[in-house]
Amino acid sequence: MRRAARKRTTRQLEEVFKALQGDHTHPFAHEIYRRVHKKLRRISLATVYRNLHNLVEEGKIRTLLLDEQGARFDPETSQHDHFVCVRCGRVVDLFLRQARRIDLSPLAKQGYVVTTHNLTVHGTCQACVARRRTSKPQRPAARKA
Amino acid sequence: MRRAARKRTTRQLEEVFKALQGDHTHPFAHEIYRRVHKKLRRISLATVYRNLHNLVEEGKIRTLLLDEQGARFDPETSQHDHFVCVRCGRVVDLFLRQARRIDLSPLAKQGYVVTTHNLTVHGTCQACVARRRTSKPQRPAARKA
DNA sequence: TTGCTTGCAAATTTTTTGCAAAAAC
DNA sequence: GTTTTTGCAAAAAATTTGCAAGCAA
Repeated sequence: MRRAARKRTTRQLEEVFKALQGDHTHPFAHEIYRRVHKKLRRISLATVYRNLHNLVEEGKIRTLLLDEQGARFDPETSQHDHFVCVRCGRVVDLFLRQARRIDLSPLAKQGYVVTTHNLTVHGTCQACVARRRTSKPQRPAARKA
Repeated sequence: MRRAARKRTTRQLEEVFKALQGDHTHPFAHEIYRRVHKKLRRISLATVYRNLHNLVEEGKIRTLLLDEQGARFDPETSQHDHFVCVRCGRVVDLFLRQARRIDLSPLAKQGYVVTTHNLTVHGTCQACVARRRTSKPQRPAARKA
């Protein structure tokens, strides 16, 4: 069943949105809840989820499904890709520009209507490469695509 | 904690693997369970999950995280991309070849070690475009990346 | 026999939902 | 004042885990 469009602006919605502004860490819902909860002590996790979905539907933020850790949220709505460190879990925005050319017109010719596409790169980030020999993974290694 | 490497071959493992061979539908774990369960009536879903993970670790199959429906499994381990129909949920293998050029050397220069990358295209498949005006979505529309 | 793997059931984790009360307009 | 949104608690859905018993080597 389709979620009805949001009709009112609430303090909860505003704080959820603000919690993501300028953020480049691609947090999970519970982290966003943690941040908003500092401002609005009575807010519930359910409300955070509902408002995250509202914002996604309005195109103000994006949902990222990058690994088995669950959904992350991204205030950056322009076209860009992501790097996920399989060791520490960090997600970095990638702006590959000329290094990336994906021509989806072959799909259009076959009758597909393309709405979005996304590229995710998995590997080890600089920091984790540096400490590779000495320490253990910071999180369960992703068993991945 | 790291999962210990598999050491024995069981009927359950073999059937899970066989259930995926030649399959292009990218099934979820419960569908694989359903198939294997026809052969091995006593197998449990937990065993299917454990063996799917074993096969992924051995590189015999791949896990696909394409949308919020959860993990799918793919016996095709060669480099390829995926199209996900947001209307019916169908997943199609894409072999974009020349239409796709992704140069990840800029990442290497920045110190990242890249292990894998994947491209997912979302949109509407031919069949769903055809019935677009008349029918409703076959599944909840993905609120997506 | 030895010890890895299974089946079962319970536990986890993440996200969603029903409903009365509170807030927005 | 009316309708939407919230908070809470419970439900759902997907996946994982403990453990005794079963099976592979």
